[in-house]
Amino acid sequence: MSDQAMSTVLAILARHFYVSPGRTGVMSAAGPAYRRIAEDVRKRITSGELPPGSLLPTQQELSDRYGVARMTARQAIAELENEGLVTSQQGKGATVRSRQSMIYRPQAESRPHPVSPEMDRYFKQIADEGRKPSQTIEVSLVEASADIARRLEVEEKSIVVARKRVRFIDGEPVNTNDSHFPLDIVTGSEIMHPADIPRGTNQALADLGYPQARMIDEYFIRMPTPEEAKRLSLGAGTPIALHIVTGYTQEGRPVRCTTNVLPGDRHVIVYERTWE
Amino acid sequence: MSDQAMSTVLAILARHFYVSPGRTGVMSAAGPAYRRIAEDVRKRITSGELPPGSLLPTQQELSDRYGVARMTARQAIAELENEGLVTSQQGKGATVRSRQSMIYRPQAESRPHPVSPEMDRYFKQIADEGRKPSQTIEVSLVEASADIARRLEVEEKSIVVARKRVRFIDGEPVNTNDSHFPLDIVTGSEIMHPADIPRGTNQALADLGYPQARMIDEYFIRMPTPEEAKRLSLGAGTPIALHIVTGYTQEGRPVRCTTNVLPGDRHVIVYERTWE
DNA sequence: AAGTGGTCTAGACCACGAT
DNA sequence: TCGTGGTCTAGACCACTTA
Repeated sequence: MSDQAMSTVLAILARHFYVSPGRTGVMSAAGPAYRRIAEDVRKRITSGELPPGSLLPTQQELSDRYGVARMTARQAIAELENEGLVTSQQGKGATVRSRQSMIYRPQAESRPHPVSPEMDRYFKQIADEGRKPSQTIEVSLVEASADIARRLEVEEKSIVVARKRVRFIDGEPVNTNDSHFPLDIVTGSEIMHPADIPRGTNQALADLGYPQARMIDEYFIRMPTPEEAKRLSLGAGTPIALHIVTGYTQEGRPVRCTTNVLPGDRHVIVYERTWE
Repeated sequence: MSDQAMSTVLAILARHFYVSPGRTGVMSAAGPAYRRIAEDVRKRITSGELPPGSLLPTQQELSDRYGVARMTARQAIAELENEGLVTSQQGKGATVRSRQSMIYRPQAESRPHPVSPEMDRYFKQIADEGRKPSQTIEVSLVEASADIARRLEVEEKSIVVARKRVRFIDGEPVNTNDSHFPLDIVTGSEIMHPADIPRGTNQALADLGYPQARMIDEYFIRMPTPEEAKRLSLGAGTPIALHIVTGYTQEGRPVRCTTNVLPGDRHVIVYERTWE
């Protein structure tokens, strides 16, 4: 029997039984080899044996250890990557991902400070300590996409003002914030200048005679498009929340539609509700 | 030169140039082959040429078409799967995923009906038409996990009441809803019976003398654990939102902590805000 | 230079779905 | 039965990081 044929036979056996010739670990019984290897490593991560930041076994070590080809060991690591548990880098190895999230609080626009003592405590538990925020701003005239047009109640492909921001903390991109306004109400105003507006665009909009009385928040949870991944330097296995805010005047006219892209590994979204 | 060596040479060339011997398509220039193939197919999907539900080219077709090994074509499809764009099934092929979402409205607990005309319109645009909801309920005494214990302000591993539900629409699992209560306040009450409480557990809690005055909503966006994926029949490339609600009495005592798992491909989360 | 992960191949067999 | 995707191998070369 040739080596090739022999190893094929062994592979078939390994798919149904797990024999451990002098190896120390115990592998779960069911499923393909790569999945069982992934499960083993996953357990070592969630149990804390492999803490965030630590190096995983190399692909070579795993393939020796479990008696599989490197490609199979690689597939196990890939599964963990797609779950967002680990990241790997050429030349370095795979490391357990650590996630520290900033608090994303949409209500901060209308409630600068937490209302209830519970919320206050929450903020003390998770504080942004000494991290330096920065942002880029870019203003342009664009054709309204179908999503924007429907929410602003304008014709698709009509011209609207887009004010696009990327927010950074300590130089790392954290999220994007793209606001869209009907052309007629912001033309010539400061909103069209690509500079920070310290009092906020909502206040600027109010000063123009369009105060927002109501808002609708929508959240879509999905994987990023390649463009979004690039803009935010997202690794594989990082989902995002697409947060769309539509602001209406008291009369019911939509005057603002903002789309925020929030990488899941960098945010926790928080709302506070009081019973009415 | 052996066939093996020859194809290795061709592979190296293909990595740097794209030559199309009698083929019709145009491939993008940069990156590894599998990524360029994925990009081509992705464009055909987003452009509408491959509508939701339609079959993708088979792995064999792609490998012929682009002159790569089937494993490489396979990797391209895998990339699209991890983006949540397609699903593939053994024996059938890969199909473009279609996503229709139900509206998830946390505020429905306190605001059964939309407050503003804008919201009303929103609901008319996306209505659940003739879909049949059902659920399973399971009540048990469990040790509080660290996450639950912290929010309910009890000792970790102390005993709490867990009321676990899986909600279905037309027989398909849609989301899970696991409520946790301090043992002492619900012992012997109807909350411990695994049956539906038509007026809601919040009202039942109020009737026990613990009306909730405030709530904190938290959302974590991540890929599902294998257990969550199994419980909700999630395919690869489907992220989830973990929605945690903590309810407090007027005095500030936490009396309820609910964790909801919301698959991203089945929900859009909606809030309504009015300016104060 | 050595070691790591990234990509790719040619070929094999299995599991599943349609015919 | 046939065609599909799913898994796996043994080996190759590239790209990157570290020493």
